[in-house]
Amino acid sequence: MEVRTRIAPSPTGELHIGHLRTLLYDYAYAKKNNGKFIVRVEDTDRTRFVEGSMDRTLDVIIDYGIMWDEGPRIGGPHEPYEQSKRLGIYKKHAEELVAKGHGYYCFCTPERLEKMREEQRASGAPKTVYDRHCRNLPPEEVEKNLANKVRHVVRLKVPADETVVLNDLVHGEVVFDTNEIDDAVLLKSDGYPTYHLAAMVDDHLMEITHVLRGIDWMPSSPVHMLIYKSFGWELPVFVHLPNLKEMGSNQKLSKRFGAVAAVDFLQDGFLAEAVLNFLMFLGWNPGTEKEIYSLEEFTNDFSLEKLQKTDLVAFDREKLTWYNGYYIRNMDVKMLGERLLDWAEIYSVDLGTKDRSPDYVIKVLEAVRERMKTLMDFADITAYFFDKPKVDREMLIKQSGDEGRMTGIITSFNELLTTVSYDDWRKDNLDRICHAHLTANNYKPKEAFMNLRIALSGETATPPIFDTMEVLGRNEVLERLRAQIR
RNA sequence: GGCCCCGUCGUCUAGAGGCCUAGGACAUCAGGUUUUCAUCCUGAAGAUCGCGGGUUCGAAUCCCGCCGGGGUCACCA
Repeated sequence: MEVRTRIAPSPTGELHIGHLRTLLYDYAYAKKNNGKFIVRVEDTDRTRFVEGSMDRTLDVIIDYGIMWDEGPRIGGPHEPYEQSKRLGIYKKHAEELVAKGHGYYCFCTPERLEKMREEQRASGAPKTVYDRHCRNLPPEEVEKNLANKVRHVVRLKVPADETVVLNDLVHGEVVFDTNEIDDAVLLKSDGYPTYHLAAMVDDHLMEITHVLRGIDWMPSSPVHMLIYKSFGWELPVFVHLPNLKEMGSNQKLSKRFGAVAAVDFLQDGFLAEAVLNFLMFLGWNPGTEKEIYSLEEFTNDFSLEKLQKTDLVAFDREKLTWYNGYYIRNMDVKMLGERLLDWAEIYSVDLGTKDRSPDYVIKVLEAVRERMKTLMDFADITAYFFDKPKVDREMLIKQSGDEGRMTGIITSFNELLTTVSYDDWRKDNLDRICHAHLTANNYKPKEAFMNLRIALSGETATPPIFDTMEVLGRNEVLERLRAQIR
């Protein structure tokens, strides 16, 4: 049987990074088994709908380098893939359940429900449950209400004294007592289905074989299994994944600590492949010591058996940052340059590169990349490559003890460098010549090179001085040195 | 509170009864390379495997109890 997985985002906001982790696993499992990965839009809550969020969610999935096999924009054999366009299907199924005796119409008003819950809480009940008031309404009354178009929902008629066994692939058998299960609403009074109905009907119709989801869904899984059973359908495999939490607490991810939406990480200058690589290990590992994984390698090695059983996993932003730096350091530098420029363009980030050519940007990048943790760092550490630096004279003089000595060093290096031709202006060459000059004049390397560094960049921390000189170019270097000779 | 899930270094994790004097990675610290910063290399510290009982010649690995953490109890997903 073909493996078919799905991710079901709802257009109520931006795609959450945790949802992207689930998506990644869904995708990998489908690909690994030559199956299909489906995106389905769960837009059944009209009150929380956020304009444009679905488009942004689909865009960001693509930005992370993942494409679905069936779903919105591209369609497929089970279209439409937007639940709001499938209302008739859910209504038909809800009615089928009622006809079969597994569901019933409920005319209770929200007010009555709220009052009921309040009373239950007041009386110290262990939990609030629907009192099943409408379960045994006389058929005539139901007919009358229906004819009079009284607002109503359809509820699941949960059987008494039964046992429902969830066979979770990572957690094993989980047994639920049906006496603990509420008569969940399946069809809302506005005609829209709830998640329970819509997701199960669609999972069945779309032939989903494996449902990967957050462990927070586990408590409602008996309702889902009961729905499947009521229709007489074959159950998919359920896999509940650990949720993500913020480091140092047991709280869910929060904007207080950084990005939370998938798109925000990209915007903050994280590379998609680094984020993905980091996400892969939040609940999974290959059982080897390999931890640098491309998406392709991941889809090859991914297996459900290696999923982590724990219920909460810390989202270590420092490790994400390390991954990002690793990818920045190890990617082809031309590629990285293109990515940097594209990124700045897309997110309107001012890199301070003025109108310099991409080639120049790449040269700068090559010199500074190992100092970058995110793309965002570029502008901060490269300003002097694009603009004349502001040199702090005090700081400069301090390197040599007094102004006379400092000026002497800079003057002599200026004279020396004037003799180097444009053709010979390469770091290896500059290195050789300058070191010879150093010994010939008895200058201390540290003081001399710090003088040059500060004069050229205004900074005390830069790439190796000859790398910097090569990138800056002959004219610029000589100009900057002369600016310090007074 | 009821129900359900989970519990190995600070963090992500390896570990499926003897390979464990519990391994790797991030973070931390120290040394090395070096003209600065960073990278890189080497090393150190860091987990009595939540606790307590069993079972066994032998348990992080199996069983029981406890404790701790989390999830969930909506006409939200």
